[in-house]
Amino acid sequence: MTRQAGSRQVAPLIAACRRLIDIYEVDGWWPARTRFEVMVGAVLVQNTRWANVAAAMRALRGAGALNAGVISTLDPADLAALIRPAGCQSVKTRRLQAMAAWAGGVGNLRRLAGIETVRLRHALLGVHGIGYETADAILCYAFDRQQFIADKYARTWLGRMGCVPQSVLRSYEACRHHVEGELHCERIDLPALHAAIVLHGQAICGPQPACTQCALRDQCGYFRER
DNA sequence: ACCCAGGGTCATA
DNA sequence: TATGACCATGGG
Repeated sequence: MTRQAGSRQVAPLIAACRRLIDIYEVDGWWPARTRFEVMVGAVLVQNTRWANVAAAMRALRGAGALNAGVISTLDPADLAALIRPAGCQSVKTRRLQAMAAWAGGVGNLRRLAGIETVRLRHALLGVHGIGYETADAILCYAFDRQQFIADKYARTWLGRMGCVPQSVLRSYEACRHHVEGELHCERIDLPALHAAIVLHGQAICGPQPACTQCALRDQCGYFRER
């Protein structure tokens, strides 16, 4: 345990999260105009760089197709052509249309604003193409919920920080549950935390990390791995 | 010519 | 329940 000067102890995980958010100061990290746009981006970005997603989103916007009504009724071949830059066209076309059909069934997505997060998450997970990570991203950035996203970046980082047992890092849900338990009531902005973790992972401690500039290098544990 | 990215589904064992 | 193939584009 680290000690806070002269006062109470703060768990390493909590301190690390606060520090990371402070360093990156992310605001409006997920660019989108509507809830539905966030959902489209969340599907398109699966295993894909954001730059490619942005190109696909521009094509969709240009075609006036960034809404549930158009996407659900568009010819699959046409939709696939529009989202081509994001890769996996046929797969993502199916997922987008399933999602658009679901959103259309809801009517206005604003109606979901009052639903309990756990129930909304369950509903999202029932939609074809939405798994744990995509659901949590949608909860964070489309519905403004405080949800921890236990993606690969997060688990790699948590592992390096050494403040989470290795056993829970293996599965998405185990990790999410653990962190949720540690952070609840801590008033840490989880959407901002995810953005900071991703930026940190991409810019500084990626697969071929160059931690020399890493502001957390003394805590990050990257060098301890060697 | 490889390798990978802000994953999920489906088929096997 | 736990792995692995598969999707497919653009950038390094």
